[in-house]
This record gives sequence, structure tokens and C-alpha cells, in this order.
Amino acid sequence: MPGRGGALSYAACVERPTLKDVAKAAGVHPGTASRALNPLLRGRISAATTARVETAARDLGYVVDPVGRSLRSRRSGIVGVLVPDLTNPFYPPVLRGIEDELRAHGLEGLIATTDNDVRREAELIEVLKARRCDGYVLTTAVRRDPAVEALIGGPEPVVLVNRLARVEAPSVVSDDAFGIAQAVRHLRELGHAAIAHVTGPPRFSVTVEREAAYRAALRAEGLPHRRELVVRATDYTAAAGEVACARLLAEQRVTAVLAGNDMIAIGCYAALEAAGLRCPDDVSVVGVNDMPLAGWLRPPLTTVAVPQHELGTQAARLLVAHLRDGAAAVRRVDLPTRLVVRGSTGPAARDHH
Amino acid sequence: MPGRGGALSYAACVERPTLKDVAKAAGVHPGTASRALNPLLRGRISAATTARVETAARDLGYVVDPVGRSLRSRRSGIVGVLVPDLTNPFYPPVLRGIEDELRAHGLEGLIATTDNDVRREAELIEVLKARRCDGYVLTTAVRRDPAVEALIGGPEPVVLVNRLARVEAPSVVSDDAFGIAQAVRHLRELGHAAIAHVTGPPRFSVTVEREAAYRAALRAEGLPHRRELVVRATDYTAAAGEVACARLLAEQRVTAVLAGNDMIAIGCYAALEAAGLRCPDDVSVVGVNDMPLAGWLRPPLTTVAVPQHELGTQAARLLVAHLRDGAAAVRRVDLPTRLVVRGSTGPAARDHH
DNA sequence: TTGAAAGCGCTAACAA
DNA sequence: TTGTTAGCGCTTTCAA
Repeated sequence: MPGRGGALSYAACVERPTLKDVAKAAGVHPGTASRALNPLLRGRISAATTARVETAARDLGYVVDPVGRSLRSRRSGIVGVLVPDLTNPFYPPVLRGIEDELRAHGLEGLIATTDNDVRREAELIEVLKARRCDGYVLTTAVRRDPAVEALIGGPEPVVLVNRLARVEAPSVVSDDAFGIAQAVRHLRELGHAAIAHVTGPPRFSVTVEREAAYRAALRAEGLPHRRELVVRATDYTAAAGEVACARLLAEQRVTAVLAGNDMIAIGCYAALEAAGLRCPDDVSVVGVNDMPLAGWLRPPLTTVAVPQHELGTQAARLLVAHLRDGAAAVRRVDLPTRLVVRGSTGPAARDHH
Repeated sequence: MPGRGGALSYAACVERPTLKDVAKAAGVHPGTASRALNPLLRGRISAATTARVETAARDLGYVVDPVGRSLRSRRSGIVGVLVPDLTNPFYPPVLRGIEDELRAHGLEGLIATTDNDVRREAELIEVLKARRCDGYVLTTAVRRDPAVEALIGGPEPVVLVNRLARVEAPSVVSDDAFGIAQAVRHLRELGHAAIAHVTGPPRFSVTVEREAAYRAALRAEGLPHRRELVVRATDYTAAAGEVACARLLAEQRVTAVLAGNDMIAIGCYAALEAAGLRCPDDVSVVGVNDMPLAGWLRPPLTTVAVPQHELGTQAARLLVAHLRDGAAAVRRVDLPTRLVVRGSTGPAARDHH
């Protein structure tokens, strides 16, 4: 036998078997082999043929070539995933949820890091589009963003995670308001009346939502809302949180701080220490997210737990549904949050009242 | 004009222009257009033709279809990246380095999370191979691993990051021994004599290396090596580190701990607290890695800084070199480490001597 | 330097 | 149910 067939036992280790090889081994036409191997067309092929093809495929160690398949079927099996910053411990679990769920459906996520920079994001969207992604998951958080709006308007489905855009799109969000209400009640029950909010910049949709939730919670608990107790960090980082919290402490007397997220809460720890205040003895701190390290901080951080992994899982599931059913699929998934009480909250200090 | 051409201004938004469109617009053959657009063949095409093709491509907004290209050229432009666990803050910067450097060369990294589980890793390698990756970067750390050894023996180049396999492969490593020597000297200068080592499980190559470095450093500083001061955590996590450190504290009197990495150091903080010991007043702690949050811990962690981003950048660069030059490329890159002194180390406590 | 033509591996339309 | 055929978009021979 000439060519590849002659040295199959060796060649199989070097050159991968193609569908043609499988078809030949099974004694059927390549088209038939293709159908037999496709779970969706399983019903249209006789059981005997399917079995023969499957056996041949297994024996040869055949794996479909995604490149050939993509070229013909116009689907790449690749999903573009935009994430602001993996250095924020909130995102890795989200990504992991996305990764596992996509893989369960034979898809791969192509991850790109935006730094929350709208320009970089626009560039990355072009890169991902050039790769012919079948759809996109955006975990980035900027509210107004032309490139994202254009992407949402495009032909491929886009799922938003914990983010609201001006243009509507399928999204997975966490019910932060519920957890924040619990947090405020928890603080009120501990005797806190002056509860500050150190949040992030208003260009992120979570900032707006969480701040609104904070105000609503104060109202619900019968606490006064004082504008001067809300401070905005320039970013959702520990460094920015420290600066913002320091500003707050210099001007106001507070016994409790609701941080915009756990990273800002870490910054608050540092600011309190720098101001000679102890947490929770002098000032209680509550975060949002319950990121992986939250419980290992000193003191362990009391925080509103957002189901990070689930956020990713559901986002991927939603995208898969849209890939399959088009616009008919579900538009929005809402996940519950809950307060996790640890060591950063305690009774309101007397001398700060 | 019939077909696509007639409605180009609209169709360009929906259907992407193909190389054929570009060629037609430039009045050349598709093959010529392909060559004109390929930087490597630029020299073999007349300047005039190149200019015409480039203009046409720009006007039409042409972007090569990686799928068609891959099918023909047998290169996917995709690199498989295996990472143990993004939840460990050490890895995100490494990944970021890989991502940026690959992208600078027109490649994309396909990230897969192994959990340091050899079985899962083997599965993921199959998934990545099925995607026809051009090469691989492995940041996972298990020493003996048949799937990895098989991959290294395969046709695609593999670069190892901070890991040594039994089979040799191009790799990027950090000179941990240097930083660890600095750390031990730092502790000796602070008066510490009983320096323990809370490390990870021996199945990871870093465990073996860092432990050897610890022993060598003790010797260099003229300190005795006591076997019972080395404790192995079951994993490189805070939880496992806490357990291991608690065991150490129950049995030995120590004034300083060199942790196997920063996550274990966090576990040491917790174990010390649980044992009623203060850091650094009673026991000093040194980590390894200088992961992003290290400076935000309380106390801020003194640690051996490993250039995480650079590790990723160099790994990607090394892979690109191998993709281009084959086995001729560099085999190994060694990056320096240095001790970053923060707040978790202080003078040895008298009463613990 | 350019054109012509073939074909990578697969699947979808059509025919039997 | 299965075979046939064509072609996705690109690159790379070969020939001119």
C-alpha cells in the first residue's frame, strides 16, 4: 500500500487520521462518517453504520479537526471572554465557571484582559472578532462603551455578567441589593448609625447599583442618608480604596463602612490602620463579593457574597442557549446574594457616636 | 452589478470581505493578494502591486480568516496554556505576561485550568491538542506526569514555566535560591536561629527546589539544619499552610518561618494567631512569590519576589522562538528574584530562644 | 514578479 | 438511509 495507509500504525502517531481514513476503515462514505459522528444527526443514520463508524474512529484515535469543520460550518466553537483584570480575585472563579460550562458544550473560551480600558477593550474586541468567535461573554463593567454596544448589535450573541449596558443584552446579574440590605441591617443591629459607603467610580454600573442599594437599605432601616458619607474611589482597587477611605476618615466620624467591593475593603483596612483606628473595635467594615481570600484577611472580612462561579456558569449556559435557540432564549438570570458575617464587623464604638 | 458586489457598502457590514474580494478590487489574482499581504513574502512582490492590494484591503476592511489560513497552512495561531489555579494570585500576572506577548505575535492563548490534578490535566491536554494548538505553555508544577512528558515528546514545542520535568524542555525559571538565601540572611541578621520551613507537597518541583535552597542557605549562614523544622503542607493553599504550620507550632519552638509560597504564608498568619502568637513580634514569616495582594496583608508580607509577569512574557517569547526556529532556539531562561522586606519580619523574640 | 490550479478537512445540499 | 458533489477561504506549489 502506498502513502499514508501503508505505514498506518506508525503514521497514526505522526499524522492524525482524517475523516476519510475513518470512512475507509468503516467501509462508508466520508459524508456518512461525518453524520454518524455528529450527535445531532445520530437519528438519521442506521445503528449498524453508526456503530461501525464509531468503532473505526475509536480504533484510529480519530478526533475531528476543528479547523476543517469551522471552515465548512461557519462556526468556530470559540467564545470570546472579556475580563477586566484577573488580578482582582473576584474574576478567577467567574472565569472558571465560564470555562467549565463552555467546555461541557464543546466550546472554548478565549480570554482577553481589558484593564477596564475602553480603548484596549475595543482593540481586543477586534482581535476576538478576527478569530471568528461564535459569541461573547463580557464581564467588564463600564456603563457606556461604544465598542461593546456595537458588539451587542452584531450578529453573534453577547452575554453580560454583572453589568448593565445602555443597549439591552442577555445578562447574568447578582442581586446585590438584597445582600447590601442584609449588611446594613446587620450593622444597624450592632448599633451603627453612621454607615459610610466607600464605592468605586460612577462609570461602572455596579457603582450606581450598589450605591442605590445602600441608600435604599438605609431608608429601610430608618437611618438617615448623609451625602457626605459616600466617597468614591477612583478604581476598584485596594490602593484607590485606601485613598478614598483616608479622605473619608479625615472629614467624618463613622463607625462603619460599606465598601464597594472587597478590594476597596482591603484599602479601608489600610486606611483605618494608618489613622490609628482598629477594625472592628473602632470601625466595622463590610465588603462585597466574598472573593477567595476574604476569609483569610485579618480581620476576616464580613462581606456580601456574590456567587462568582455560578455567575460564570450561568453566563456560559445562557450563551449556549442563545447559540442554539437564537433570540428565543432567556434574557436575564438573577442570582441571590447573602451576607457572610466574619470578623470585620462588631458593636458600634461608643466614643465615635 | 450582481451578487455581493452590487450591495458592497451594505454587505461589507454583514458578510466579511474575502481575499477574493480584495484581489478583485486590486485587479490581481487571489494568490498575489495573499502574497502581498504576507509580510514574509513582501520582498517577492512589486511595490506597486503591494500598495494596490493593501489599499484595497484597507478600503474593504479585510481581515484574514484564521480558519481558512489554518486549514491550508497547518498552523492555528493558537497556543495552549495550562495553569493550575487562577485563584492563586500568583498566576494571573504570569498569564497576563503570556497573553500580551503572544498577542504581540498574532497568537492567542487558550487557557485551561488543571487544579493540579494530573487526570484533569491529561484530559485538558487532549482538548487542547484537538484544537490543533501550535505549541504549549505549561505553568503547572507536578514533577512526574506522563501526559506532560508525552506532550513534550510530541511535535509541537512546549515551554515550561517555573517547573522542571523529568523530560527536558525549554523552560523559564526564577532563581528562587538566590532570593531564599537573601531571606535566610535577613532573618539571621534579625537574630533568628530557629528558622522553620513550611513548604508544599514533594510532588511539585518547586517544593524540592525551594527546600534545597533553604537548606543551602542555612548552611551558608552557618545555621544548623534541623529536620524537624521542615513541615510539608498537603497543598500550596492557605488552608493547607495553616494546618501544617499549626502542627509545627505545636511541636517546635521557632522564631521564624520561611513559607513555601505566599498562600502558605497566609496560612501561617492564621496558625500563629490561633496559637496566640503575634507576627512579627513573636514569629517572623517570609513568603515566596510576592503575589499581588502580599503587600496588603496585615502585617504586610516580607517575601521573595518572583517576577511573575516577566515569567509569562519570557515563556511566550521562548515559545515564539521555538515556533520560528525549531530546536535551534534557546533552551532556558533564568530570571532573578529578590527579597522584599515588609512588615512580617522583625527581631527574634527573646523568650522563644 | 504574477497567474493558474490544487487542495487542506470537513459538512451541507442534493440525489439516489 | 447513504453516496455524490461541491466548496468554505486560504496558501502554495508549479508554470509562465
